[in-house]
Amino acid sequence: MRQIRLHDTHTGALAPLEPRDPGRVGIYACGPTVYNRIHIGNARPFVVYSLLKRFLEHEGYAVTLVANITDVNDKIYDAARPLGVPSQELADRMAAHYRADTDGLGLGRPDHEPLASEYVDAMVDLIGTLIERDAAYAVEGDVYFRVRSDPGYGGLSHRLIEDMDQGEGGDGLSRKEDPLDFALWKAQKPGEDTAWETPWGRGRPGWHIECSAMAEQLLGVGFEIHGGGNDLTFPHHENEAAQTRCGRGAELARIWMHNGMLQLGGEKMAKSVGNIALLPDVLREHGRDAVVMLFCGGHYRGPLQLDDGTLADAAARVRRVREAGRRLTDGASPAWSAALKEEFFAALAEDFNSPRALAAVFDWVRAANSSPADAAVGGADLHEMLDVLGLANLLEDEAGGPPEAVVALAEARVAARSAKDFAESDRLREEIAAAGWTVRDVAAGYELVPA
RNA sequence: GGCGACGUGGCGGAGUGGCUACGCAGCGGCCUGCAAAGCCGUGUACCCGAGUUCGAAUCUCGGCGUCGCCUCCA
Repeated sequence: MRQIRLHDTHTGALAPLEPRDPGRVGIYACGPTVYNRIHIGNARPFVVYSLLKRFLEHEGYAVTLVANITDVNDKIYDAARPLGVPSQELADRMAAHYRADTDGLGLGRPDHEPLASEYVDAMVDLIGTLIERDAAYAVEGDVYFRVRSDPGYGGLSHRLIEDMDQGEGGDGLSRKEDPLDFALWKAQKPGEDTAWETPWGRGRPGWHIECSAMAEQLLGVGFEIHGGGNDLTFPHHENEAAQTRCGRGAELARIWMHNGMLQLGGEKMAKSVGNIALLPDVLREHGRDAVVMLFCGGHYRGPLQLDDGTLADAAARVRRVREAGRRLTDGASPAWSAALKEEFFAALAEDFNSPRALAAVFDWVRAANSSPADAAVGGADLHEMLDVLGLANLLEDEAGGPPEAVVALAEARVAARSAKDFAESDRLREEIAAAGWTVRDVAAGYELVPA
């Protein structure tokens, strides 16, 4: 098995992937809080971890990908209230949108998509243990995590407790022993319509404990990869790590991966900046191929420019691959392919360097295009590479050939050309174009491709 | 202010102490009746300053700039 290395936020270095159980890899990727439609920025982790799973499977691992859906959260209450609908109803509706929108990416579903509301028992259990171990305390129906009880706290995000801004504010401040402490459980407040009974009162879970509990339930403590956007490193992942460390006496995950933010106009895409683009809108305008190609074009850890220009670039790359695919035959690839295929997978093995892998794809395309016209080039290797990136469909024939009428026009054009009636030939080409097709003159006669 | 990341050719975006990233766009050529697609060629790219080195865009230090996070708020 090829050695795979991934960047671990905790150590700040590349770490070899060494599964807890040989041959098996668990990935937990923090998903969205469903209080509105997701924007294209939210799609990046979905794509990154879906593709990482494909790569690991290609390398022979049995992979379980868990991407949670946070459906109990302050933001949901805040969004539901003005709409006059129960918060759970809003969450359900937005979760359905989320599934439909991400389905549009054509990358399948994660193996598990747990809803926080369905794992409250596990959260209550973990909180109970934390209280028993003096890592947490209940106050007036709230439960807080005692940050200073965890010597490892701050390690993931490389922050010193002493450096942390002793921020004011927060209505829980007066009940906390220490301003650093964060909520594991929150007593139900007026206007909050979802709550569960617990030994310390009626209420609902804090955000961080949700992920600790769901990840543990589905993957067990000490699984391989925990991922999410780099804006979640602190406090969310720091707190998640602390909860499991103190409650279970073991690290939740071996490697903490963080993907970079999408940039729109040089800034993080966020509602507060007013620069959001909804995922379904982008998919409709540019197509899922372009979106996936764009995401693959930048390293997952870095920021990535997303705008009409970069999407158009990505669409052009898609066309180039698809164009090359038209000339390929089924079956094994030529000898020259092996080295490029190796480059491709080696790039992914080294911190999932998809842009470098993509460079190998385009080198492959150029080699194939350069092959003598009479030499059939088998597309098997290219298909294998693109499949890992979720782009194998580029090699498949577009649905449906040209309509009869267009074929007739093309035939008429052949006749016109052989009669050297180029005016008529050009007129027919325009007519074909108006019908949505491009006619090309090739050695064998002509070729019709969708415009 | 603190912590972290980053500043690469027109644009996007990799990478390495000395050797072509890749793609898009542009320019020249081949092919074509003309195109399209493809192929070939082409751009004195690495924020600024100093240092280390035979040699740095790649290492070190300083500066400037950008981005993310800074605790119930992705």
